[in-house]
Amino acid sequence: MPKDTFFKIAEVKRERLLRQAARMFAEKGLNQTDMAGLAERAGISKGSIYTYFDSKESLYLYVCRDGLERSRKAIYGTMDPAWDIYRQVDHIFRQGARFVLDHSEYLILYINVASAGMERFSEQISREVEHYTADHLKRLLRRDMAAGIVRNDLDVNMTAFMINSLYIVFITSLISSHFKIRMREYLEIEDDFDQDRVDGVIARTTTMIHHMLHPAVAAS
Amino acid sequence: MPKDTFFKIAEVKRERLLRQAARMFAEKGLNQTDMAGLAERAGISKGSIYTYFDSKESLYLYVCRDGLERSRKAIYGTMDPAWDIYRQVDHIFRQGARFVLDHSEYLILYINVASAGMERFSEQISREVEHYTADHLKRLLRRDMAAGIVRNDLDVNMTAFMINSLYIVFITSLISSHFKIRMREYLEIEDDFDQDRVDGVIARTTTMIHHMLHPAVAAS
Amino acid sequence: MPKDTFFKIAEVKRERLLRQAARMFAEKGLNQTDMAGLAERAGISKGSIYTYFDSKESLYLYVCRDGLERSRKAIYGTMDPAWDIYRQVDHIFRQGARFVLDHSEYLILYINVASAGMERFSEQISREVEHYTADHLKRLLRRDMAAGIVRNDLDVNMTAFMINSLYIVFITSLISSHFKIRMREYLEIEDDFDQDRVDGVIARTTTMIHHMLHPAVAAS
Amino acid sequence: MPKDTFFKIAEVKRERLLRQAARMFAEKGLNQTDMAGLAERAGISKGSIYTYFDSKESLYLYVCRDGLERSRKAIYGTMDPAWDIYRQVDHIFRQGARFVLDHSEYLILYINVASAGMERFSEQISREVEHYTADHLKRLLRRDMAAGIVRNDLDVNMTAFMINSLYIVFITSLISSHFKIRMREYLEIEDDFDQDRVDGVIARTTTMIHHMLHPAVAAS
DNA sequence: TATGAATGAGATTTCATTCAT
DNA sequence: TATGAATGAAATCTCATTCAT
Repeated sequence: MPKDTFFKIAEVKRERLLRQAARMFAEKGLNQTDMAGLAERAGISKGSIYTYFDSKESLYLYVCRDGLERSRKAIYGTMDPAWDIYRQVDHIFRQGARFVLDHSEYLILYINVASAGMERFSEQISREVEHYTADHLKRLLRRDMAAGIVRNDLDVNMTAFMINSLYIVFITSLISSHFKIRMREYLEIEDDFDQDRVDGVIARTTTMIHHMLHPAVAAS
Repeated sequence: MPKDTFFKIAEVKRERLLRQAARMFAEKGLNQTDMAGLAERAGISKGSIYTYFDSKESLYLYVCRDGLERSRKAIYGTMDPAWDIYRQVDHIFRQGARFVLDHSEYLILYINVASAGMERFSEQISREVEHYTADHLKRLLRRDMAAGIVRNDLDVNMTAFMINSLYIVFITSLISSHFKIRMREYLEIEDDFDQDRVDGVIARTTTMIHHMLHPAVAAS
Repeated sequence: MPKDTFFKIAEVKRERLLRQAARMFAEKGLNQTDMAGLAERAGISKGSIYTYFDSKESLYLYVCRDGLERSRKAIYGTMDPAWDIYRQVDHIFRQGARFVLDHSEYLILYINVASAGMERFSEQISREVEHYTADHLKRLLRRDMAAGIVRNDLDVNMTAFMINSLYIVFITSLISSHFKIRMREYLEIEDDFDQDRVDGVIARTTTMIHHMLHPAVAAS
Repeated sequence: MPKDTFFKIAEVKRERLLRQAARMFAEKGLNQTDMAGLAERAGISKGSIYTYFDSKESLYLYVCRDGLERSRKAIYGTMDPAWDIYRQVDHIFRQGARFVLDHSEYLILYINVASAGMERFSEQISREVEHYTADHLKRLLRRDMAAGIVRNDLDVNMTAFMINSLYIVFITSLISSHFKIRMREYLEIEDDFDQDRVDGVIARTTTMIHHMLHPAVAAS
């Protein structure tokens, strides 16, 4: 969606624009982000942005796609496909949390696309984003069912849906103002979330997932 | 947060304004909703809204609070406190789904408050909203642990958090453009979501929750 | 300019409205004074004001006229017509200063009528106000010229004009934000204006006037 | 107080905006001047004004300051510092009258700043404006006292204050609706003020000032 | 290719005045 | 006579986008 010129400029410039755009869009939302302010923060002129992108929305769309691509790489790029589902899920939660704490802007963008008035973006982005993850989880479930380490009476689609739901709410709780408050209310946390707490929540969550999926859960 | 005047006008007028405001805010979001348009849809003048509320934001805040109150009543007002946790959770999912399908606007508002640039609202709303549900679920878990129908090795807070997480993603999937697409992708649904499918997903979910919580789940 | 009803209401109510109106108009100016706020400060309803006056402007005009009448009474009502011009001028300065320090609102209204966009008021008020004072000063000058205590080579009109000019700038300096700053700059005053300083300025001014007018000024 | 952009545009455009702004502000006052109307009269778009100034008030403040600067140049720029105080005062009155008759808008702005609700402007403008004139008059008085052409028993500050007071009332009488009426009432003028009359009033005034200040005025 | 001045539609909010009760 | 809810015109300011340089 960017114009050709965007890929001809110096990489640092390109990266700076993308990063600042992601940050501003995440901080203020699409409508409240003004192109003049963005240009200034990116150290270029308003006019230049329009030589790279057709419109603010076009830039927004690209920034979202780019962010989703980055987060996918951060999580799936470091994962060994040979691991069993439990280890992979654990990895997803851990790497996801790490990525989100480093680059909250991308997750915020993802959440915003689920907001009112954003239908035109979700139509373009949502399916391609979710398909990758959905597909991956489903394959994994089937593979490990066959391997006998996942109960074979589970509804694969539904299970994948639930695992990913827990994942989304969990990482969202690390950054969205509302969901952060919500998590604190549930988990009765007063002070800031430190690494230990995050690890604890992840461990508890993956344990529960293990418990749901494993054929011979019994005691634990 | 409304001015006194608001409670002195005819109830139908008050209700019409609240309903139309909820719908417009849900449809377009806070920023894209214009007061002139809202006034017209509510059948009153722009000026009148300002005799009821100090500002657009003040109206937005009240509409959100009011919507959360309505949804709470719809769900918890029809629930027998004597029911065991499984039946109550099932009731929450079913009544929640029903409410959301009838009044999607209120859930959309809830999601929007989690968006970028909405921190000033989440600060005012989130805790009070989440506290009620969190508290309810935790009490229930403790009561039924004591009653021996919930495993007593569970982390109460964490478990409540996960149940509610599944609930939120589920009802959000019924209405948010993005999450609807996501659910279809996971559950491989092509056509519109009908009542049967919704019931099916609820059944599957509550079964899984039962499985997670019940002491003697063992094999199945 | 008020309607008949205005003179049928209780005097305290009438006075309260006039006083609060004078204060608000003086404090904020005509345009920035809002009828709702005024009604509240006067302890009556907006609607009531419109049963007494046709419009905001009509009220403004009456308040100005009323204030000018009050200031005239305060100054000229306590003056013995038999006094010579020097004593009368001294009296005017002293009583003027006293009145203005007690009721700055009325002088502020007078100054505001000289502002941009106030032509429609000055047309109705200015002549009648200035005529009284001008006439009085001119008569006095002529009388005391005949009595031999004012130089008879003076231009009566011009002299009256100058005496009144000095008076206006002086009392305005006691209350207008700008003219107060101006007086401090000229007289090099750092701290607040106390009664002694005011008296000193008056003495200096009337002495100079005496010097200008008296036939045998010479040394003093 | 303008933004940098304002000084980068063509001078004719800049001057046109300043002139029209001064005229509109003088004609209608700050509040009644609308930015759309001003933009139209200045031949530019509303938006452009906001690329030059942060706000209407910021523009107003600059227009006032600019006007005061222009009037200072018109009066003091053409004055020989070697002249004695009487000639300088005469020059000030004559050049002041000329400037004011050519550019009444600037004096009207000056008067308006002394109005109710304009405190925030007088705080910023008044001292710097009055200081220059006050300082000049005081120096002159001291110099010519030493030279023996001004009585040395005069209170310098007070005398400067009175000379400037007469000056302000005089030029204000040439343009403010109210003060024009007042001057006519005092000087009994029916028809329009022509150049001869203005000259006459100036001559009379400066004569009287000479009379007040000169050591050996005695009889006349 | 880069710039930033110019545009003008559009949004929120205010407030004098009316009028049914 | 008193009230205060209702009105809607009007005003300031924002900002995505264009285009001459």
